[in-house]
Amino acid sequence: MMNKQSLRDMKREATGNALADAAFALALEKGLDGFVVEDVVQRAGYSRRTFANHYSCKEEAIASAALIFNGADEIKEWIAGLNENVPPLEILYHLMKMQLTADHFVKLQQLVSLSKQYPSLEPYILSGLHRLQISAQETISNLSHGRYPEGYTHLLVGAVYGAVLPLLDGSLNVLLPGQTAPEMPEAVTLDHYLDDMFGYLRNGF
Amino acid sequence: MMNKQSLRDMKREATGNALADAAFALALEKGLDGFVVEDVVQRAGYSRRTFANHYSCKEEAIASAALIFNGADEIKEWIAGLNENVPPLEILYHLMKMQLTADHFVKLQQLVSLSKQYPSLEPYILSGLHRLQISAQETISNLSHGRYPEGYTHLLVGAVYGAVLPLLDGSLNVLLPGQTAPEMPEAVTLDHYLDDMFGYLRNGF
DNA sequence: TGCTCATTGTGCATCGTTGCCCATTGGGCA
DNA sequence: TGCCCAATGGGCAACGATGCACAATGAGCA
Repeated sequence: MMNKQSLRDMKREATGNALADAAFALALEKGLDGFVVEDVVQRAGYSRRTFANHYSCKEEAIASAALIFNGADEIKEWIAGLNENVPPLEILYHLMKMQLTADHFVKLQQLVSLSKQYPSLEPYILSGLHRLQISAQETISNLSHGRYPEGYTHLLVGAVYGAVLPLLDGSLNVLLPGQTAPEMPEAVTLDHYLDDMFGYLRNGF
Repeated sequence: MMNKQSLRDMKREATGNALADAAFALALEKGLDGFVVEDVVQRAGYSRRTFANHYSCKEEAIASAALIFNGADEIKEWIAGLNENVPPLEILYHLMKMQLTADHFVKLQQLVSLSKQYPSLEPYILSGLHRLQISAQETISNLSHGRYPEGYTHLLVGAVYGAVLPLLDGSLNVLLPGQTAPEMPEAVTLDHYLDDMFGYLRNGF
C-alpha cells in the first residue's frame, strides 16, 4: 500500500506541480500578460528549459494547477486499495468528495474566472478537465472488468462530470463553508449539491 | 552581487546539505549505530545512490553538517563584495562572527560530544574543520595578492582557528545567550572570547 | 565452522534538470 | 517601413539523481 511510483517519478511530478502552482499564483496576482515564463521558473526555483520540458506555454501550466489536489497521495492510496465489489457510482462519489474540497473548488472558480478574462486559457482548462474525466474513467474501468455493459461506465462518469460543470461557470450559486449569509435564495452548499446529483444517479434518474 | 553559482550547483549543494542535516539529526536522536544510510536518505528524500555520490559514509555526512551555516548565502555575498583594502585580520573577524553564531556553536559542540562517544567520527570532524580553515585561507589569499609576506596569512588563519579549538573540546566554559547563571567563575560569552582573542592578534600578541 | 541476511560499495544505464546555443516571433519605436 | 529587443521554442551536451544489479563485508546464529 506504499508509494507505487518511484522516487524519480514523484520528483518529476513535484517539479511540474511547483511550476504549475507558481504560474497559477502569478496569473492571479498579475494577470495572464503580467508575467513571463522566466518569472514562473524563478518563483518555483527551476530553469526555463525545465519549464519547457513540462509545459508548452504559460496557459498550459496555469490550467494544470487545477489538477493538483491537496490530498493527492491519500487519493492515490485509496484508489490503489479499492475493492472490486465497490459499485462504480460509489467510487465516483468518494472520488468527488475527496477531490472537490472547498479549497480546490475555489481554485477551479478562480481558474474559470481567469479564463473569462483571458479566453486563450479556455482550451487548456477544458483539456485539464478532460484529463480528469479520463483518469476517473480509467479508475472505474480498471476495477469493473467487463462487469457492466459497454459504455455504461462512460455514461456514469460523463454524467458526474457533467453535473460538476454548472458549479464552475457561475450558473449556480455555491455556498462555501466560510460564507454565512445566503442572500441568494437558490444558494446551495457544495456537499449538498453533490449529494443531490448523486441522489438522482442512485435512483436511476 | 547576485548568486555567483549556477542553479545546478546550488541544488547539488542543497542535496548534500539535506543529507548531512538528516544524518546529523539521526545521530543525535539514535546514536551513530542507531541508524543506517537508508534511514538518512529516506528522511532527506533522496536515494541511497545519491548519498554515495556525496559522502563515503555516515560519519562524513554527519561531520559535514558542521559546515552548513545558517546565513551561508549572505556570507558568500559578503565575501564576494569584499574590498581589497580590508585587512586580513578584519576579514577573519567578521567571518568568525558570521559563522560562529550561537546556534552553530551548539551544533559544533554536539558534534564534538558525539565524537567523544564515537571516536570514528573524529577524523571526519577534523577534516571538516580543516576544510573550513582552507576555505578561509583561500578567501584571504584571493584578496591580498602578495601584499603580505609569504606565510603571513597562513599564520593569521592558523592562529584564529587555533583559538577556536578550545571552545569545542570543553576546556573552556562558554556562556550562551540563553543561559543566565554562570556558576563557573571562568565562564565567558562566545562573543567575549572571540573579541579577546582578536584583541591579542590586533595588538601583535 | 558454515550459513543467512542486512548493510554497504560500486559500475552502469536511464532519466530529469540545467546551461548554452541560435532561430523565430512579435510588439514597440525611430 | 525597417530596426531592436524581449520572449519564446527547441536542439544539444553536460551533469546530478535514480534504479538496478552484483560483489564485498560483517554480524548473528545454527
